Amino acid sequence: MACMSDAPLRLYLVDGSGFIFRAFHALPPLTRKSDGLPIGAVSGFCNMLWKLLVDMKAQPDSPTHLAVVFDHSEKTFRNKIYPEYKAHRPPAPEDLVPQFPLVREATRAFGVHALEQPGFEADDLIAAYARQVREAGGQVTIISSDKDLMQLVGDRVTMLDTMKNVRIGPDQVVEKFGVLPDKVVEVQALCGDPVDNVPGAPGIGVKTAALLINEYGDLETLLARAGEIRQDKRRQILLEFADQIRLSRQLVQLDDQAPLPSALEELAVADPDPDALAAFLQEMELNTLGRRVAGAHLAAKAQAPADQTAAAEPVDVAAYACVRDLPTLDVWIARAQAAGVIAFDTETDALGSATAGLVGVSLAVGPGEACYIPLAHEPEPGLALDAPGDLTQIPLATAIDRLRPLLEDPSILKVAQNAKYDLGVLSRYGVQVSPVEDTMLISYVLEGGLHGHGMDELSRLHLGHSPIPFKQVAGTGKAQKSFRHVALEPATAYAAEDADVTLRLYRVLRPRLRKEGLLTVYETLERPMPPVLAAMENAGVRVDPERLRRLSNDFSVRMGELEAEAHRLAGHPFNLGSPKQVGEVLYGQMGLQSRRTTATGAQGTDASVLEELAAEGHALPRVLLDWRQLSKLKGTYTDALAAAIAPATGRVHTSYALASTTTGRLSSTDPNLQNIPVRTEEGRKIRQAFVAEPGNVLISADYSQIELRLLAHVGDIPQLKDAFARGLDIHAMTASEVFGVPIEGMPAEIRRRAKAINFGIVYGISAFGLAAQLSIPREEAGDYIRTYFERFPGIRAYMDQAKETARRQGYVTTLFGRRVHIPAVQARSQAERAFGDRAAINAPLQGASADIIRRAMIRMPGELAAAGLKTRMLLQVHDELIFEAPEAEAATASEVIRRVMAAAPLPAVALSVPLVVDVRAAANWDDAH
DNA sequence: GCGATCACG
DNA sequence: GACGTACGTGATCGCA
Repeated sequence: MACMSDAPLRLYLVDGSGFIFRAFHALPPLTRKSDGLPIGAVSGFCNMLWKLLVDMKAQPDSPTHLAVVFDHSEKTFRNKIYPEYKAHRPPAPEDLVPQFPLVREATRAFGVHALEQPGFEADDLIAAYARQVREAGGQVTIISSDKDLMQLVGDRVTMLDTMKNVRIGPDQVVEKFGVLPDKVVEVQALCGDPVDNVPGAPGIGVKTAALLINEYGDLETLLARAGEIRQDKRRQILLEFADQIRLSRQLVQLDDQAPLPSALEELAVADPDPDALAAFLQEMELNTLGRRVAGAHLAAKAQAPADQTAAAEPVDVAAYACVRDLPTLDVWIARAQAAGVIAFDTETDALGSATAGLVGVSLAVGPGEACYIPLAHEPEPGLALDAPGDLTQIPLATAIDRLRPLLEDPSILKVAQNAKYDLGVLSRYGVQVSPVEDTMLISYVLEGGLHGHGMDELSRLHLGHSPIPFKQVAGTGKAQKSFRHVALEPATAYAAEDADVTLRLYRVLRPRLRKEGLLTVYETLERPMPPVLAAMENAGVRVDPERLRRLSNDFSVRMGELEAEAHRLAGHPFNLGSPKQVGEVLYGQMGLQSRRTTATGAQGTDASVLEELAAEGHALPRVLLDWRQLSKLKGTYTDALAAAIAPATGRVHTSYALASTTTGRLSSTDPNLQNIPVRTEEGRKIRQAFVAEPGNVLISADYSQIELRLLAHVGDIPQLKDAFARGLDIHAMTASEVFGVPIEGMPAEIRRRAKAINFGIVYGISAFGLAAQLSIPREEAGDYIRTYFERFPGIRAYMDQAKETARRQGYVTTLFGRRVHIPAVQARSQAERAFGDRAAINAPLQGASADIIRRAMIRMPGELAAAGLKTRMLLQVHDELIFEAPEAEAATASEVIRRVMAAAPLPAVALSVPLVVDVRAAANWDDAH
């Protein structure tokens, strides 16, 4: 990063020797594991330097220049004038000697200059650089606590003791030497320094020296007037040792004329080369620091502002064209054809692509070269009279016909941000856009888990540019208007900018896929998804509104009864939907003991708490539980689902998010069809409202225990693999191993516990979590886990390896190469790191499962069509796919589906366990599941 | 806008 | 053995 020429110069000089000796003496004798090389000082040095670099950056006045200064091993000029100087010092400890060159190497690895000069001490170099910066009007900070450097302190020079975190200015110097910095040398000359073997005047210490200097002003005056001193001994010493004192002065006086090994400009602060630094730390086997450094690098990369080349030309929204006639459109289409790679975006009048109407299309053919083609803008109702404006546009059908050849041209690449949306809209207008790339998905592959992948965020991150917010053109809240009613000028700025930014993002991000070894992941797991999901969303699923309405009524009536009962038990009315009021009734009024507090400290009233209270024989908690269940079902499902039926199709069209999870799973919104109730009898009634069209059936196909099977494969656990190969009941098998109970005639409770353990393993088990799940004491849960690890030692190894990988790289990888970044593993707090550890254990399993079902989904439409079937894929629920099939082809379709799903990992990965797929067909989802 | 709660895999 | 605790989601409600 360039530094402004007129910016003030701020130089940090690190006393390297000080760092080394502090590190060496502060740490136990650490050695490199692989060969026993002593590295305690290197380790401490690196940690201190890293901390300094981090702290430094955080400061408002962070330095512009930085260097670490070392003593050179040769004798210095001081030895020439006084051979005994530092002569009494024992040689450096044996295990420190080999570390001196390593420390210099470490300094360079951190991107910092290591300075030394034959014939001079580090302190002289520091003095010389300090002088130069001082004279240039800059500021110097010396990172050291060495008193010999205190003579340099002044207006523009301070010292900083990073270990004790104290600044040393003139006041601190006076405290130490009794004089201001400019007189320190004189005091030192008098009192000498046993550490460096500087003789000084025998019998005179700091106190007396300061007294004398303060009285006489300076050393020469003192020596000249020594005869006046009253105290006999003091007078005699000064007279007798005058030469020795002058010599001492020479020894302690730092040489600020020392030749500089590097010019000041070369010391400009620079970021280290991350690869070189990682290599050095790895070579030294300093893994903890390596992880910390790697984590910081990842974080910095994620926040890195603009790539200079991509952001080269600033975004100018006024320069975009608004295309309103055919000749102009044809010019843009010709430019697009010439470009070969374009970005495009669609504007619509609603959120869901499955129901939204097309309002306009924008194209970008180069950075800054973008246009908007309005197709269905209208005057805002009620405003037509006073602001008619000119809304001449190319008729929608005409424009589509012109654009179709371009959008379907196999030789022209169309880039979109969240392509699924645009493909979904355009396919309803008869355009099958291809080939397509998606900047959102490229970002997801590169940096999933580090940040979101929406266009605004990516633009800020990679282009350093904040696009016009949608709210700015369409308004916000109740006043928000359809894009259809946005005037052409702001619409052009907003829409064309999106295409422009998308193209720029593509140029920045796409090359990284190959460089970072993620091209295959993108091409096989991401890029094919948008058309598949767009088709599923457009298909929607039939939901029986009449059935939902009856359910809703039923729930309402029963909720009313429960509410009345609750009010009677409480003795007064209260809002059952308010956890606060529920808490007041239970814990305040009725005097029950709360057993858990929520994150904010409130007394918890969640289902597990109410269950415990109910089990103690209290009546109200049970009523609350029943009411809550119905309230949830009615509020979140029956009423909301009925409202979500699109009038145009009579079906419910969810929206799948491709880049919202950390693991590669999809998520479903508006409405969420991935959390339709199934666990309770009442809940399943909602599932029964999901039905097939007359003459059709729903087919549900789900992977059986896919994550446990992946654990068996990835962790290479022989017993698990064997059990799956033989088609055994995996939970019963686990139970017999852990509890020593034969599988035959096993009590249901034992199997239930084993099942909970198996789930827990996949989540990165903890005794606390398992205890909560099973309502057993933590100690007992701990015993189960211990036994489990003893029976399946490979699992412990898998977990340790997952954690280690995450800490080292900042991410873990699935079987199919997907990277899941887990920044939490490198957080400050222990708790957060533990969180990251569990995520690191879970992510390869959940992620591989997500990869597998993606592979199946990508192949499915082609395989169904190839089998001559009309069966359509409608929904995905993580390990389950739901299809709608004409009754007559249900059996054939089921077999195609089973085959495609079971073989989905191939040919990329041959699992060492079979994938079992359960397939069922029925008139509604509940019966099919 | 956020926390609590609860629906799913 | 410390840390707070199961992994990953989204919708709704009450309440500031």
